[in-house]
Amino acid sequence: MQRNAIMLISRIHEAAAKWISDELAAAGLEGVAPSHGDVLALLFRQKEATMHELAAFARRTKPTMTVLVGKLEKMGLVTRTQSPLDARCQIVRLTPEGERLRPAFDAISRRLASRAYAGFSPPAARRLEAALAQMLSNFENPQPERTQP
Amino acid sequence: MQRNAIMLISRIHEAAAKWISDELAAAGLEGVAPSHGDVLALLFRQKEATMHELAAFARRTKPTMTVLVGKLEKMGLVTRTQSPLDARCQIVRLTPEGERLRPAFDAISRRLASRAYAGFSPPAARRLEAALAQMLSNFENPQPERTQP
DNA sequence: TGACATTGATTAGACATCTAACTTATTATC
DNA sequence: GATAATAAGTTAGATGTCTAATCAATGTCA
Repeated sequence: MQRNAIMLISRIHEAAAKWISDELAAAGLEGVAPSHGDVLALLFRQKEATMHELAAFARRTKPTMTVLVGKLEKMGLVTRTQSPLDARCQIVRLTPEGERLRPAFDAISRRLASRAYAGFSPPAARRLEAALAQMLSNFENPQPERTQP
Repeated sequence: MQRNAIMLISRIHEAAAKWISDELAAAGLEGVAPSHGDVLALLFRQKEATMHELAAFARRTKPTMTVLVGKLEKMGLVTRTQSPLDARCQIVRLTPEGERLRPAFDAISRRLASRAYAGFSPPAARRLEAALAQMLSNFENPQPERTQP
């Protein structure tokens, strides 16, 4: 039984997060963290979202999302308005300034993939992803699953 | 070009960290985070260490290590004494209470590996680790490296 | 030897994140 | 329809983490 994968995963996670932060700063978004990027990513995709949806998408708690959206609002990238249908819900939308970031985000996303998969053939990339999916399910579902050949 | 690996890695990292925290709490170490575990892991291995060594081993900054060791000291698991050879260095050692945790730590470490690698054959585990090592080096060294077949 | 740089560690201040508790609005139940 | 349960969001307080600045001890070199 090997035992290095979790350490490698932890280091890749940290290296990737730092790389993303640096790229965001280079795109003029200093102080924007990857979690903020997740918020914007959902809004690029579907125009508006509630705090609850954003929290689920970014896999963060609601209090965390309150802080994150508050910061993006202060930066002028999103607005927060009460839903007319359900007065409990806050609807978050991109401002025109926020919308303007889309190309930069897409570019960072492409460069991230290109950096991460450098040196991987397509089959090797698929094998890696299948193995990672298996490992994730090992943590999320108690029972072990199918064996990899 | 695929693009899921970073997301999977991020989720595995978080799931593993939560699993470790829960296991530490179940072992009677509530409030002990994985980083504290890294500190103890080095002390199980080499009896004493400076703040600088601990920070390098846990890949955390020195101010962070000041906080982490401060907490472990407050919990009675380690002591901090000034080095007689170099008055700048703080020498961190396990207390007998800290030493007593070793078996529980070893057990958690074994169970972590067993959980992570459930369903992996030894060759599949090796392939995964090789691929992760490649991806990590993609982030740590600018140039792409060897291609995986 | 003495000025300067380097190194180990801490302090200060900031931020993302969490849990617990709370507020307000909607839904369900009797 | 009134009361209880649920849901969305925020506030409060704590923690791990970082960078920048600082302090104290050691090393370097003219």
